Amino acid sequence: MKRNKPKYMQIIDAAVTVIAENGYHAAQVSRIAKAAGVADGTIYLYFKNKEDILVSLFEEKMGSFVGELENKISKISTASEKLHKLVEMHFHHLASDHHLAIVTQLELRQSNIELRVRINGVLKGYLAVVDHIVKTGMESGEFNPGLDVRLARQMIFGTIDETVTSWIMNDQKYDLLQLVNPVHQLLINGCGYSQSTLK
Amino acid sequence: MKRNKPKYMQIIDAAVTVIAENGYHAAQVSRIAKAAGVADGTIYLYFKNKEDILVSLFEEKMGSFVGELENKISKISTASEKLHKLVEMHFHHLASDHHLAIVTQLELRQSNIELRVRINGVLKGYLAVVDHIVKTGMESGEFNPGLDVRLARQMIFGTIDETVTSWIMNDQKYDLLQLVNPVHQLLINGCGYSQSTLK
Amino acid sequence: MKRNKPKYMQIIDAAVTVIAENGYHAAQVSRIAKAAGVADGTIYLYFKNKEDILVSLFEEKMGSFVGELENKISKISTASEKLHKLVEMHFHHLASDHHLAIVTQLELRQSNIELRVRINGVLKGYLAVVDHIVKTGMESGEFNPGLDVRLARQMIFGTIDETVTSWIMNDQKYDLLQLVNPVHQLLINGCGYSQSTLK
Amino acid sequence: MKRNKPKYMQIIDAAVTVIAENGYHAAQVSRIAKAAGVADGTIYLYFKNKEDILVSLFEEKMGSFVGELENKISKISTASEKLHKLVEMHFHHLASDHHLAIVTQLELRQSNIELRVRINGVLKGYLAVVDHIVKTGMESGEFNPGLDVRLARQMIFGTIDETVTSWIMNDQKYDLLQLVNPVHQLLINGCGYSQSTLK
DNA sequence: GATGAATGAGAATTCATTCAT
DNA sequence: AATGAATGAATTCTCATTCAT
Repeated sequence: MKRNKPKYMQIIDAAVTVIAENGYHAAQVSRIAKAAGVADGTIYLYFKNKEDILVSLFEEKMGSFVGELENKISKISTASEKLHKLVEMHFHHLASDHHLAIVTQLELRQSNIELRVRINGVLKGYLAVVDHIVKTGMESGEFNPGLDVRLARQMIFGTIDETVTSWIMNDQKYDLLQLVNPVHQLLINGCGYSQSTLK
Repeated sequence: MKRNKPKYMQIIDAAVTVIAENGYHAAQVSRIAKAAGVADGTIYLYFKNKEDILVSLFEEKMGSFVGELENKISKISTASEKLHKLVEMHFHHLASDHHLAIVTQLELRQSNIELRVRINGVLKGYLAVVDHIVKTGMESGEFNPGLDVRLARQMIFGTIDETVTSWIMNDQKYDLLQLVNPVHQLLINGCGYSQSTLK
Repeated sequence: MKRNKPKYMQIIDAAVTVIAENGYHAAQVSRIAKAAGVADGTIYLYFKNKEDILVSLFEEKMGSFVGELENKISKISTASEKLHKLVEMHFHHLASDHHLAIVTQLELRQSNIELRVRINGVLKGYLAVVDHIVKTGMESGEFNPGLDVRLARQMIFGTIDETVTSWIMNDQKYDLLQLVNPVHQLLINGCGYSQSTLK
Repeated sequence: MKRNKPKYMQIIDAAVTVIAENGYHAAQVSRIAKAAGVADGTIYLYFKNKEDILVSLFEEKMGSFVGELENKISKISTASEKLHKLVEMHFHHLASDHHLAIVTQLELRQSNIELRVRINGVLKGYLAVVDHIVKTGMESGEFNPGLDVRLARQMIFGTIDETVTSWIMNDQKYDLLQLVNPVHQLLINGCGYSQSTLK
């Protein structure tokens, strides 16, 4: 397993730092190698090509996060609380690693479309968790059973993602974690029974 | 005024097509020039550099759209209906120009951060419209007066944007306009009184 | 006659200024045109191409100077005094027009070899004056009759030219005219009877 | 040390040939690379840019020459003989490498002013040797003790340089080394006691 | 496994010159 | 004569990737 070899994670971590500090275009392979303390050629013993570093970076950082997410959320019963945990963990994950936040919200999106398709593959796991929460809520009656799951997922992911991106674009000058409750409330409302229905 | 010169719009339109069909990086300036029916050098009479084509393209296409948006929405009285019009116009704008949709949702985001800052400048106008709708709704009692306007805006924009991006990533294989109503409903719910409040 | 048309000299003068202030490579035809207050295309009504501006510039500024030189020097009888006048006029000519001095000593030499051959053509007139002085001195017995005229000319021109170039490279921070006498003395010595001969 | 790497000198030598035969502007980097038997990109492992090749070329070829010059001249006692050696070595150096002569007398001067400042840095060493000779002669009584050292240096360098340039401009059709004695005589005279003083 | 010197494809941009008005 | 918008050829340099050691 690649990831058990020390240089693998060394390169990944160097890539996060170099990309965050210099931007995607200035993140030459040779710079990442230097930051990782390995030779340029060594990179190619662990990664197929430059794009592969990026995808792997996302897979490692996001993959383990999704694992944790699934684990924590499975232990919670209500959809609303699950969603609260999702928002909290998402915000906490990125607020606690500014370099990673910059890379995922800004730099990784400068990649070409082909790469973004692969990144979307990684996102699938995350989105499956969201779908699961939505369905749980619909079944339990917490959410409107008439919801379009895909749209609900897009609202949840779009809202969370946009909130993080705005926070990054504003130089992280406020506390992202303080937005967990209000964002959660917006999403719960969105997924809930429409007002008119209630009347 | 640049945009009164026919070649300016000619180049913009050629750029939309060439970039949508080939991707930003494969869209060589010479290809755009050829598609526009002008010489390579002519591009540089109208645009500072290749990036400037991209930003200008967004400014032109988005700027006029925001103008229309403001106009139409100002004629509507309720926040809910304003928001419905926004979603509808946004989806219609991009659904009716597939090339433009690809460029705005995918290609434009490959630009570097400096460029993205300029793009955000253009987005300001759009977001101001969203803010206006949210405030209108809060004042009229349609929306929860306790809303955080910035968060509400991020939910609205994030949801709409993510919906369009998903549609593009799925090769536009369904009808985006059919999503106007459900998306609108999600957003209205999100901005409305929380269920618990109502009880 | 081209040079009687006002725009001809207007362009020449603009070229001297633009080249002196911006350097040879930044002296685009369009900049010269702008400085001269004419359209780019107008340049080509008076000059065959960009190089032609440079050669013409040198011809005009140097040609008239050589005319004056011949005139003044013909009125002087001794070779030594003629040479003194030459050095004085040369230094005075360039010290009184800093822009021209920069152009002739630095910028004009960045031209390609073909152009430099043409410039040498212009220099012929100047060098003929020098040759004439040397021959006069050899005939009158002021100078060593065994001189190689070509070498004497190269010493005279080389010394004067190097002195002016050094003055320019040192930002013209001393008075060039104060060097007339010592430079003249060096040249007179060089052309005179060798010391050993005298003994 | 760059210059110990074989490719460094390989590229320098290729550059001398290519620039001499084609002129500086026609000497594309790819042509120099081809002549040196390396890839285009390899040039940039050894040189910052195209101009850097030119300056480095001059530094290498002129630097070692100045070293030799200092060495040989230090072993000679009289200023007159030192000067004779200087002229002889200078003429011999360029007469024995026609390509180098063309590059230093013609092509190197097409460089821009910034570059010429760097070239002047290299020339400093040469001019220091000249200054040393002049001072030696003034102290020993061979030269006029009233000489202005800077002017004497300008005469010596200007005369030698102009002589070589003329030789190049005349397609090297005569033997430069035959001019060593007469040029030396001119310079010795120039630096000697003025005739009037002797009377 | 590790190195890092060497490779070479690939594209944006400038600016002298033209010519329809 | 004068204009100035349009032309398009031409070249440096970067950087992901390879492979001999």
